[in-house]
Amino acid sequence: MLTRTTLRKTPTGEDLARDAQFGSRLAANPLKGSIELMGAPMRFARNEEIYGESEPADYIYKLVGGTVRTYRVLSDGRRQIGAFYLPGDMFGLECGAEHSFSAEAITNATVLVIKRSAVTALASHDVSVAQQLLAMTAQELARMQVHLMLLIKTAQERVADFLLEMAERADGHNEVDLPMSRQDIADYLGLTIETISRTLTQLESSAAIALPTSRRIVLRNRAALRQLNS
Amino acid sequence: MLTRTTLRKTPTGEDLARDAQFGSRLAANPLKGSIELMGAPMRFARNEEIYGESEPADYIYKLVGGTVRTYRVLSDGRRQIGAFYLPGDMFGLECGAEHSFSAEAITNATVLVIKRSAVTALASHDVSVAQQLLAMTAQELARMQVHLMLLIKTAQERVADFLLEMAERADGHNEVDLPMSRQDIADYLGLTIETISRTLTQLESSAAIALPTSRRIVLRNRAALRQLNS
DNA sequence: CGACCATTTGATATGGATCAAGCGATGTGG
DNA sequence: CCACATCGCTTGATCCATATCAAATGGTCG
Repeated sequence: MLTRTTLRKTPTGEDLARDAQFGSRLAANPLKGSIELMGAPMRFARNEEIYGESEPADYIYKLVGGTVRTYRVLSDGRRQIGAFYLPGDMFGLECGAEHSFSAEAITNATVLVIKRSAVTALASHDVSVAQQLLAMTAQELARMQVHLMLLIKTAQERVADFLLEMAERADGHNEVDLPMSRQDIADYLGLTIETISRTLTQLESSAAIALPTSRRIVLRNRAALRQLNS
Repeated sequence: MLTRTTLRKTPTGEDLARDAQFGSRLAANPLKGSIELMGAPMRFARNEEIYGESEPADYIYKLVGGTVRTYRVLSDGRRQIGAFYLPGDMFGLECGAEHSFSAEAITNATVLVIKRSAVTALASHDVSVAQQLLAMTAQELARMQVHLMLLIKTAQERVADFLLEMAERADGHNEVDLPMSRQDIADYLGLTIETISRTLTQLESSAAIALPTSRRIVLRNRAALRQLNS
């Protein structure tokens, strides 16, 4: 299905300019001081694997630019996307000793790669680092809980929820540029691409959204969308 | 739907004998030393609320005897059960400042109630406590991930998974006594009671399980059940 | 321009929900 | 101790939301 390229170990120089727009988000993150200074920046191409499910979880990651998905596949190929990560987000916490999900770049992405052992060592000295680590894991848990609630809703509710969430995270405005494909959305929401597509056109017909292009979504009536989320 | 009784503040003396069988599980838990010594034992009757979604999360809980469910309801009444807890499990970690789920006793239950502030205070001195707190949260996260994967499977797969999980946790043998109703199972698996019931009878017909009574399940063919879990 | 890939749209199929009885166990009051 | 109400579970009949199968459209890149 998906093309898997091999892992590039060294940062390359391309589209740094495009990523620069996200720099401002860095300041907002809790682990701003010590931890991220330890990170080596690394670049991943579109659809490139960042880590694989069941690889040892030796690193944690902070996304600087681009978009990342984590996912898990059942033996028969069904894929569940666990989360989408945007610049400023940390990921790779979702694990014990091994990663339980895989991570891939959805767009070209720049990531700070941080040695887990270094963080835990730091945490054992610095209480605030330990607290931040806990807070991040708890936040991940909270995200998961919301996701769980999504999966018992109807298709309309899931899609509406998804659009509102993305608009929220992509910084509040009414126009969202989705970095991910319909297939990604479908695998996140537990639906099929056809259902995603149909639901979006329904929402467009009911004037809740507009679709200037397939990836660009304008929220025309947030209240209507919210009403769908029981 | 469910009867909500008021919260009993003081431990009562009944069925302590019945709970005693679970005592052996205590030793296996990571937070065995300092933390649980701080806990005040408390008893809850069947269907009694332990805490409510959106109450301040001032306590964490360790189940000593009985069974507990955590859940969340959508405005229209759909309920999603987040987890079942058995003796030895900790719960109430699934939160920021407020609980994001509610918790109720499924059977009469005995719970150690531990002040969160005390734990975090302890964690700031004792690194190992902080680590255990993180580990428990991470485990909760892992449980959630497995649950998420469940919800994209077919009814048969969900039910089979559930039975295997319960058998595993209720200490490995082939005969399981389910403490929860069909409705609880349904709301955990994102199905209806009718589908749960039908699926169980299917599994019985195919000789994968036996149903001596509706709450007692015998795993006759674990391999067959596992095969259903892609 | 032509090939390819993502998306949309249409027609049909189906798994699980919903609606509706029936049944068996448990408990309660007479 | 029995009649009867209640509750949890099972079973049957039908419906419907979403999946599946199939084709058309549109956008992108060489």
